[in-house]
Amino acid sequence: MSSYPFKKIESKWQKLWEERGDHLVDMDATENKFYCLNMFGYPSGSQFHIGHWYQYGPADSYARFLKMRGYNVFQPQGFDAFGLPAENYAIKHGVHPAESTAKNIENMREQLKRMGGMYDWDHEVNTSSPEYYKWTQWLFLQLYEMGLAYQKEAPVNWCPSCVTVLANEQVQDGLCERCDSQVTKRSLKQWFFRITEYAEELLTRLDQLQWPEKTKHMQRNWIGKSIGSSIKFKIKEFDGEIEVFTTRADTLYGATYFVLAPEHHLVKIITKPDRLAEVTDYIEATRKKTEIERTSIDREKTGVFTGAYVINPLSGRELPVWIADYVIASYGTGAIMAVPSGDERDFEFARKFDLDIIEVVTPDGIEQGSNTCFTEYGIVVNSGDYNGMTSLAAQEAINRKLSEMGIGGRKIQYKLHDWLISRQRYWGAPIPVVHCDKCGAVPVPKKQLPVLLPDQIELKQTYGDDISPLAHNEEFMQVNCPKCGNSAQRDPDTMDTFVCSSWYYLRYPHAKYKDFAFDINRMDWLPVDQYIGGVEHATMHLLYARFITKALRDAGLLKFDEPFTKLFHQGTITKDGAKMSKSKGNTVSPDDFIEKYGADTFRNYLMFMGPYDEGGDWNDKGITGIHRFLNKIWRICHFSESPAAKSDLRILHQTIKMVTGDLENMKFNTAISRIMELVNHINLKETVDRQTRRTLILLLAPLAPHIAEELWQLAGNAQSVFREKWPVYDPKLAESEEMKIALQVNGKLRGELVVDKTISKADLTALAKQHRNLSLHLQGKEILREIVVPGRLINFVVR
RNA sequence: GCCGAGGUGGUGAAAUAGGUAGACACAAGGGACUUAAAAUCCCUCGGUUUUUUAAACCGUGCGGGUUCGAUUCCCGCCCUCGGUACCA
Repeated sequence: MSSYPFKKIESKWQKLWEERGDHLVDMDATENKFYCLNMFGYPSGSQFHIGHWYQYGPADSYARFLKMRGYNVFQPQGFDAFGLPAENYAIKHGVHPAESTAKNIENMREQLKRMGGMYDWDHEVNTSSPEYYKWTQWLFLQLYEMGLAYQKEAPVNWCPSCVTVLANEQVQDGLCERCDSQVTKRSLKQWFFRITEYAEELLTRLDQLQWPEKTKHMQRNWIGKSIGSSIKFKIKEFDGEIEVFTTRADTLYGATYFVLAPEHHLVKIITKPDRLAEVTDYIEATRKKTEIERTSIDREKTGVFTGAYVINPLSGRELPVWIADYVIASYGTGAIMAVPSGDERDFEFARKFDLDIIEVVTPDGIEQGSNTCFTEYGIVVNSGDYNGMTSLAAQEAINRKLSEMGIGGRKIQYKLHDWLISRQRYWGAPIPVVHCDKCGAVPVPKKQLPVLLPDQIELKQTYGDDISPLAHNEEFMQVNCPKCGNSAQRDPDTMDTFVCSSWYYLRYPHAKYKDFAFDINRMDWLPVDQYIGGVEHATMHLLYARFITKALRDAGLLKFDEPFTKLFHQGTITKDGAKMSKSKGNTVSPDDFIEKYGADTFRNYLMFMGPYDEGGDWNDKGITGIHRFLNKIWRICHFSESPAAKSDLRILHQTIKMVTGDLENMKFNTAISRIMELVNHINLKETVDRQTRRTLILLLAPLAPHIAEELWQLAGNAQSVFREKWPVYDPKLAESEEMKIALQVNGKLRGELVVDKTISKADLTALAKQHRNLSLHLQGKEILREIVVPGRLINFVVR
């Protein structure tokens, strides 16, 4: 295929843009500011894959479009450079993570330039640089001061392959989000961020965000608010009580037994001596299970009796206390009152272990017999004073009673857990805390930041005792306590990389600012106007960044509530309908195609394949269509000039209208097809008028920046096409004097008519009746109705 | 299981305040130009039928419904893809 000289053109303009500083943003001009942010990437050593191109290419086209529309667009790039892959690479190949990361960043930056991205590299951010992680550590201390960072011993998710703990959000289907290993539970003392403090605001503020509904929905579910009751049960023959959470206080009289999670702290205290061996065995067996085994839904229920009893506060009934792993330690209080007649799981358990079943809610107030399970709301029975009430009324009444008795009442419970941020790995920001025998955990004074990550480190897959690599670095670990001055130890863990990425959007506008994480006197660029990235971060990064924003707002440092005003998720590019993956061997290497067709063609094919939020299916042949299209543009821009006919202007202005609307909504696929129609029209004519050519180049510019710049220059323009104004369509010119009317009989198409736009309804009807084919269908029929849809169709209803 | 999104030609897809289904492109077939190829240009391209210069019937996952008219709205299914997973 012979082509326009794309290689020459693309390298020419990439060089020129950089030399002239075309992509550097005047940060003082904030009146038309538009902060357009792409989720930054992990610096990988390999070449850009399709996913990178698909995230960054169309997003860049959107940014360029906005720039031409008169916005001062700030589109920075940076690198989420801390993290496991570099460390694992170091273990395997002996290359220090700092070294491989620096090399990878270099590689990635080059590829982003080769794509033709309009990035302001003066604001690059690298989360692994001390200048950056100093402020990540500052963030930790800030949260610590606010009581939002705390340390606790808790059963946490442990990935044996990554040799580290994981946040709840990083466990998917019981597997490690990163390496797919089965996650187990371990009890460790770890640092947490108190994201639950913000659960309610994180939930309610979602309503105001211009985010995809799907994503908001996922966050809502993840936060998992449920309204119910807290109830304290006295333990029989023991000085103490156990609290439970339930959404069904109306079934309290139906509680016939009680279950604690195996990890519940009271289990070992209340278990009767004769049951202790069995209970201990069960706990041990549970601990050994993976998350997958524990949560598999069709597993038969197991459990053991502790020998202890609690007292139902309203009925006075004694309830045997069991432990069972169907109750999760980490939700609610880790204990439940079990109501077999109102809960499928309790019902199943009661059946298996022959526990009592008492019917307390019925559909209509009539008892069905005691061996059924009815989980819906209804009329309460067998419940003392509450008989005859609806479920809702009973809940309210019982809540009131529990409050009066001082043992419970209404309670709101969230599924969201506090964010576990400690990681037992080397390549991350050290947690700025010193552990002193005398003073306990002491935060490093902010003035002493950064706590530098030591260069000298021996990295191994395991250390036998499963602790952090840094713990083995004496020089790093040994420090004097900032409080008492005695010798103490540093915290050997580093922070989850999601902490680094939770605030990076704040750093970009002030990437080189030395005095603080960001310049609080120059915050006009924030928050982010448009954020673009994958949906896989819905309940991780996007939730964390929202939380950190709110915390910093409450610290008085930010004046806005949400980091990302608008959010867009690009879809996934598939191959033969399947997700691309190395293991399936169905990956497409962009490099071969860029070599053959150029970056402009490649970017445009990705945009043309389908809607940006849905992705598309890659086809090796399909890209030729786009390449032909760009070649055709190259050719028609060299056509001889001729004056524009009225019909030419109409098509031109219709194109402007459609393309503008499509790009506003990131509908790149239809925008391109509109331009194709214009191009096909010009191509047919074999001449082009000056205005059409000029406009065509402008419309093309955001989509195919290199070829557009070249054509713009060839057309005799001295300055960059991206300094030009986006064309505006003229409604009068876009309009046609004629219209095509569909002719129908009983809703079936029988012909069409081209008429003048000003035609009257009567004339149109008369004209339609003369139409040959239509008249045949009207023959011998009685016309009952004539439906005229202006500009569209006329439908005769006949009998 | 529950929640969400989606099922349209050989393929990627357009079009939904209900109004000519398949724009644009790929693939395929035929033709022009050429010694030949590439490139370019033109034509055909959802299915079936017929009296084939044209028309009729069917067709947007399946089955119903509302309507003059349904890819679009309503009800009931089936399938695919995401999210979630004993959440009390």
